Amino acid sequence: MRTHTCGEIRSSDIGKEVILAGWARLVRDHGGILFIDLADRYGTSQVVFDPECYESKDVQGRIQTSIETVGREYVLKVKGVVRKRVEGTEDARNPTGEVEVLIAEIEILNTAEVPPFELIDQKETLLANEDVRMEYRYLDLRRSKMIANLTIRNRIASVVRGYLWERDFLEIETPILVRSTPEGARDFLVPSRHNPGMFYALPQSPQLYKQLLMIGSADKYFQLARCFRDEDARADRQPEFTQIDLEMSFVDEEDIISLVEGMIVEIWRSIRGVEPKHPFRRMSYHEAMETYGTDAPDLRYDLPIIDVTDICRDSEYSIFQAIIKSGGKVRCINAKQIFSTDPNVPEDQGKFGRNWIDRLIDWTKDQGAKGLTWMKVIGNKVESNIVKYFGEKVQERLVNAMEGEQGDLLLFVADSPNRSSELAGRLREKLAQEMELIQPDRDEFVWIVDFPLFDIPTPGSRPQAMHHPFTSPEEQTVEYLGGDVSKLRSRGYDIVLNGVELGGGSIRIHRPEVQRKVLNILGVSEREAEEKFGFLLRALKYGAPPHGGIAIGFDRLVAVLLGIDTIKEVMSFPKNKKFQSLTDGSPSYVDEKQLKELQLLSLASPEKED
RNA sequence: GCCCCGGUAGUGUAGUGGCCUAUCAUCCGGGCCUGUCGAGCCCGGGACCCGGGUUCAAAUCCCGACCGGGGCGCCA
Repeated sequence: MRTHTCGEIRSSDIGKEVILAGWARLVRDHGGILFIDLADRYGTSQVVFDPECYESKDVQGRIQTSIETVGREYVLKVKGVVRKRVEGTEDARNPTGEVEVLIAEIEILNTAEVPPFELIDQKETLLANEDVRMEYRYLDLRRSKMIANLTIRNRIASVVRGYLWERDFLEIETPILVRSTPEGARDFLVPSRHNPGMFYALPQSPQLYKQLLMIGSADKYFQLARCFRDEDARADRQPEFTQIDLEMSFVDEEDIISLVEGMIVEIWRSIRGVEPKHPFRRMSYHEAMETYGTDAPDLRYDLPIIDVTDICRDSEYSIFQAIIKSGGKVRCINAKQIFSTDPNVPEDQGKFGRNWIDRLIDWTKDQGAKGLTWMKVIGNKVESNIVKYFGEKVQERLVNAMEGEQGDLLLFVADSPNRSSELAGRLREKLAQEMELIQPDRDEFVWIVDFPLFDIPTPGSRPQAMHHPFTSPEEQTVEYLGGDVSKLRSRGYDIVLNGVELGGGSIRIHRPEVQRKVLNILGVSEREAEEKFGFLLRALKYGAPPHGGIAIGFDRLVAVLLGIDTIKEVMSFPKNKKFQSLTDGSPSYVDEKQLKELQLLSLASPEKED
């Protein structure tokens, strides 16, 4: 039907007769001469109706008549000769901008209703809100940015596949209708018609299947796997999403880490054209939590969190005293050079004056902090409303510990050890935004390692798997399986980029007796273990090889690579906050007949009950 | 479950009690215009989410639905 796409024609095509097809994106009618930007996925070409260039009035009239009916987003087929644009009217921003096609024949392949919002890139300031865009997602996708996002997503997928295939990985599909297991997120359930009252779950990840594949000698498996989790959405969380899921046999942590690092470097090289610095940094979970207050630290800026509990113990500040006595910690961040050191500038002036501090205190309380204490550094002393409770020595020690200089602002959060760390971490992130410390063109990768095997929220409470129940404990700590389980460390690893957890994995348990013990510690009874995980425990008995792997959030990877903070922009048909698709109106009520077949009739839609 | 923000022409917005018969842009319709490319110019068209309340008076204040977004919890 066409000889070229709309993004293809160049100066080298001048003189050729071409046929283009696409959407009429922008019509510019000058009364005589008339231009149409014809657009498709590949680009935009200018086609021109130039009344002086036709042999007969007949031909000219015929073309003019059809062109006059063309509206926005009409689907056109245009035949004509490529010609050089008039000197000085080239469009350098467009790869096709040196040439245009003189319309010799035009056919309207389809008309179009006026679109409900603007599709032209330059009009993005009037871009419709997300709900309108989702209702007409097919139109939204026509915007060059959106189709470009999906194109890059495809290229990344292609790099991933190429990289892994080159290394002997097998892409293997695992079932979508799977067994519901009690761990982890809430499952989406699918009723079974043949087995009334029974349900499948949609997989939260192919975890157990890829382990079975290792036992089945697959050796190197991967899949761009669709995963489903029925937990509340966020900007970077959707009910269904895609993971680069992979698993290898006869490997240790270093094998997986170097494989994934190589893959990421190759993705960056082929999409961005630059290699990130590697090998990536490594950081223990402990250091991440202590210094950055999160297991996914953003290392594009510094702002370390420092534990000043011991110094504050010697103050008379009763708020700190009470928290320290009950086992809590005081953590401090130094906002470097935040206020003016000029004594002539009043303290309520400038962006970071008292008003700003007050708003920051409010924000911290909104985050669940009991409060926020601040001190300005003046010389080797500090200044604020509460310094009177801090003796001169204590002040000096604080300034030293925080490397305080004139113009610095010290911010203190006091709470339980975990809570104070988490709050300080959020404060650190907030400060970086407010102080504009984040360099957007920087990428800071880091592997977080040395996780505890279990999360024990408060001493004595039931341990929970930090990663998942199939993560192997570190050999040196295995002895604690029967004792102090808080001392167990895991063979897990997370890959973090700019404060975003891209993925995580581990070396798995391949010995059935270790798996049983871990399930036992998690409070899964022998009977329950047999019932829910029996198939895995049995499989482990039949010569399971040592194995491990990782899952990387594909949507997040694509988004972060494009510098976008919501994964909806890199998915074709995402769902909204309530998990509805405004595109197709799902979920929906279904016919009584369907419910009857599934023996779910009591759940019939309210509308149909009357 | 909870918190925050928002809902004004098709779209994006302005509008903190009377000056609103509601701003601007885009859009749509009509006209002019022979080198534009977010074309330009002129004329015209089109809206206060719903239900209560306060008030002499509500787009504006209050309460409650409903809808959308962000976050907390949750997400092994």
